[in-house]
Amino acid sequence: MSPSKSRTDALMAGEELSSVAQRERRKRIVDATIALASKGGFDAVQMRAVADRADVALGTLYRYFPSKVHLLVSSLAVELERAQEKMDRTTVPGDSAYERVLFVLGRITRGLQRNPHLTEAMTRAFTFADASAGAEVDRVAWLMESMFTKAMSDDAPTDEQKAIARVIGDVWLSNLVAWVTRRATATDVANRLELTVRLLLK
Amino acid sequence: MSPSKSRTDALMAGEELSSVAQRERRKRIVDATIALASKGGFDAVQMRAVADRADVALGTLYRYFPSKVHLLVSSLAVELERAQEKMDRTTVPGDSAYERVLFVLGRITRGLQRNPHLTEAMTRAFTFADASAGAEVDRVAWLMESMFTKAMSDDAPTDEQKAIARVIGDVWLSNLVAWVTRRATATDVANRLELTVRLLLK
DNA sequence: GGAGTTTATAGAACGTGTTCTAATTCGGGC
DNA sequence: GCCCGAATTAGAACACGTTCTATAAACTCC
Repeated sequence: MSPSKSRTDALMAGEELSSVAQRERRKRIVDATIALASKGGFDAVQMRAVADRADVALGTLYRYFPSKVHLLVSSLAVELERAQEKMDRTTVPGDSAYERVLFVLGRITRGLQRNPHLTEAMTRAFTFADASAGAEVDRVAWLMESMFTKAMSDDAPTDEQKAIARVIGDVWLSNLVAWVTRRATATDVANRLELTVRLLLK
Repeated sequence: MSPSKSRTDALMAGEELSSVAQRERRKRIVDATIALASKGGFDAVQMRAVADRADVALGTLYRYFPSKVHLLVSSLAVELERAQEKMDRTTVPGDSAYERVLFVLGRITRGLQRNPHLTEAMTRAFTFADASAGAEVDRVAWLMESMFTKAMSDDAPTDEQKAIARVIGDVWLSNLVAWVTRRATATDVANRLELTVRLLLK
């Protein structure tokens, strides 16, 4: 009983999956999720459809991800990690924190805006998540925060830098949601982010 | 046809309801929503339960509010208006924008935290809202923004003040959500708000 | 006060997230 | 090779948001 439980937890965390087959199943599921979300957004990510496309039974899908929100937030984490890796491989221009943060923000924002449906699906899942998905949400929040602290300086971030990064993350997410729900244009978003970063870092 | 349509729109906006009976129905619905949300949060606000409690048919409920999200966001607007009126009747202490904004923030936040389930229901609906509820969401966003600009100064707000108010609103909401989903304690929230307002207004 | 229109009601019906069941397959230890 | 517990499968079942249908009540205009 106890070993089974710990293995199940590992499924959710996505690390240390016992077998190759399981790692592959998990990847197929996340891929299917991203594909469906890219095509039709949050509503198109239907659990039966994800299971079909990933060639997995519905019950298995739920064994790997206990809810649609867990599934989408975990996929968001995967995507952010990819973005972060890409960012790590590029040298961020600008000789002030202000300029570098704006560069990073602009680049990721434009990246997300290139895939509106996917962005809609993930941001809505993220903000709708309840307590049961706390771990996944925290992971994403941490990825966002570190994305911005890295842009501010190469050294370990100070508390104030962390606070600033968090505020930027909050504003970023809120604007992304406004854009996704068509309450703000891409220009609105860019302006507000610029203004926010200016208030905080200049 | 055309007069009927415009009357239906009025139902959603909540203004100019044709008859007394309709105004009363609408009020019963919002009251039922708030009562159910206060008791069990977002999940407890079930459309059949709201209809029952408001003594209204399910179809009627949907005629007044086209979705659960519309219903909850409209109720949030009602609650924020109440809070705003209360705030208008008290003199906000503090001789800097920083102090006054913090006072307002702290007071409203503590007010919401006194009713965790209601807060959970409303914030989750607000952040989950899709494009179809854009008008209701904008209204709430505007209420929040003006709440903070009023605290900053009695005069008409400058663009910078509006921008600051918006940032504060974003951070406030995000922290409220974190608290509601138990990813942050009340102390965390208070600290982060204090820090944010300090960064922006000091 | 009656015809026509709009609104409300009761309840069935439908879609999708989630859970449950029974049968099957897989993988590791003998 | 065989056994056992765990993982997977197919599919039924259930819950709740939403839509639809048929009927009744309320309102409007003459």
